Amino acid sequence: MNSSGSTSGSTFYVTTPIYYVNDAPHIGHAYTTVAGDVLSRWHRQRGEAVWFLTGTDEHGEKVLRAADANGVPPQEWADQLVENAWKPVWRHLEISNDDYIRTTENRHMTRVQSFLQGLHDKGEIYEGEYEGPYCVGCEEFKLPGELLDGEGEYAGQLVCAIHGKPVEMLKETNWFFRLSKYADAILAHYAAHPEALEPASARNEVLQFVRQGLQDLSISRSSFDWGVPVPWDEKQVVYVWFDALLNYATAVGLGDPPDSEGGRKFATTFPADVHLVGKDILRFHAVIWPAMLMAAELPLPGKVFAHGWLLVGGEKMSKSKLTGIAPSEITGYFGVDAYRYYFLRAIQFGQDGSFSWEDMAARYNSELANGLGNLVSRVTAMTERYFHGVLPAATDAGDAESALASVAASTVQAADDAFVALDFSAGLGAVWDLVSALNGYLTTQEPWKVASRIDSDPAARDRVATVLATSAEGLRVLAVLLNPVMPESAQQLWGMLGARSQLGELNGQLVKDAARWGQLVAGAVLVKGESLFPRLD
RNA sequence: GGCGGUGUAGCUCAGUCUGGUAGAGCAAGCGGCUCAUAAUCGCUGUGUCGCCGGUUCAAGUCCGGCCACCGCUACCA
Repeated sequence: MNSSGSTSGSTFYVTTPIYYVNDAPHIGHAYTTVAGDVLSRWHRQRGEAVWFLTGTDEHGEKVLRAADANGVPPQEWADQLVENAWKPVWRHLEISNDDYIRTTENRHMTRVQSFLQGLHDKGEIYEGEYEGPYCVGCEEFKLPGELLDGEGEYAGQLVCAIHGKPVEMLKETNWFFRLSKYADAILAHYAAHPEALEPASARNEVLQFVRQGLQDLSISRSSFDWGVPVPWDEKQVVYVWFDALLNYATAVGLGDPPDSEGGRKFATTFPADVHLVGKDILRFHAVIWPAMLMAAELPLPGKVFAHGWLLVGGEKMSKSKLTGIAPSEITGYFGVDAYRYYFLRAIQFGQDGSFSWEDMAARYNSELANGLGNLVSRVTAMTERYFHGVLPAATDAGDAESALASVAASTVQAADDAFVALDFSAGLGAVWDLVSALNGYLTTQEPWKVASRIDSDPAARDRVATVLATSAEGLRVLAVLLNPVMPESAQQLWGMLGARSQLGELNGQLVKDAARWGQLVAGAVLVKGESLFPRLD
């Protein structure tokens, strides 16, 4: 990694998993996507070229069945879900993805096929037999974890959890990827690049698993046909995970000629700097995906980061049970920005965390309404009252003012370090240190007292002017630092400060310049406007 | 069973790698202030750091054992 954090080329490339199109988007999906969005926006705010990818996984037997059950072709089924369920949620949450990959897109399928053909040509893929427990009722192979011990007449046998009937061991001729030969290389990779798999707890789990040795992976299926056809064996389709993982490469031009548009995109973008994943799919990303890339002699991702589960009422949100909460249920009450803020602030990224309405309401009121929102009100209201909304000059700056400038500088540094390290909670904590410092500064300086002499005493006028100009300058820094997390509110604040006409667009303010004091100059027109975060009682 | 994680103030958690008189935020109480969104600022924490034992001058922090809860244990996303 270079100093800008990018693994290669010039683009900082962030991905979310591609979500299974059949799922209803819930706060678990949104957690990952919002984190990716904030990370992407943060790096953009650093002036870096960023590419942020999300999308949907649309192949596999379950999509086919759901489509059949609804009496529509699977492609139409997927189209509806993408347009009516997935994309609207991301628009609603202000997700700034640069692309949206669907595994049913031609650009994806053709590139998967040529990738697979390449591995086949290199001898990385061979024909073999997959043997596993098969349920005739379900017409599918089962996983050991899906089976139950039989009772009664089936005692001693394993039975299908759905049908309660014994499963039979069935063989299927499949194509296999030589995953096993990459175990040592994967271990060596993570030994040399521990930062490529975080947090450490996730890395330990994966390393322990790989040390036990890896089996080759069956990467095709012949029992159904909703998938990418294996190019040299049209009776089989590619195993959904093999298909899905490749989205990170196909979306940016995998395999295109170097002088083509896709080839140039690939060269400047791939591999990903950060793959964000839930810990349920860690193994696929931390083991199978790197092995696939090694087999194809492609560079490995800079980082796979496994975040924790969102627990609701102490329980993991389930994809099959109906415990998933839709983001709109929460944003409808707290707003989109508070939603984006809450999950990143309240939960240590990488650990499990609980969502509760009570906790969210408490944080909203104390941190957003009382802390930040009220601070903005104080500064804008006093500027309107004492200076008719026109920002005065800080002509009387002394120790208190330089102390504040230095808090701002350390805040910017701490926040940048934390966000780049994906420690969103610590990053926001650092930003709130500045919020507190500003509230404390106002209380200590008591400009409302000094203001009583403002018309008769030029020194008093200078003091009040200095306090308000300094506070406004602090708010400018906050607007920049909060823009990646709460873009709507930050824009609103930028507008209230009258900063746009002086400093240009908020998106153009670089993190590294944010702490430079005195950028807002006298004459900016401040407007009190609507409360940023009205108290909720 | 094996592997991994978690267990610290009423609540949410930091601190454990690099042992040295127990921390933050929230909530609560008291005081200040009144510009502001009944907001803000200051002060107030005697908690068996899950349990037992060991090492050490000294252990939340290292070692051994145990308990509770959670996750993973491979080809469903």
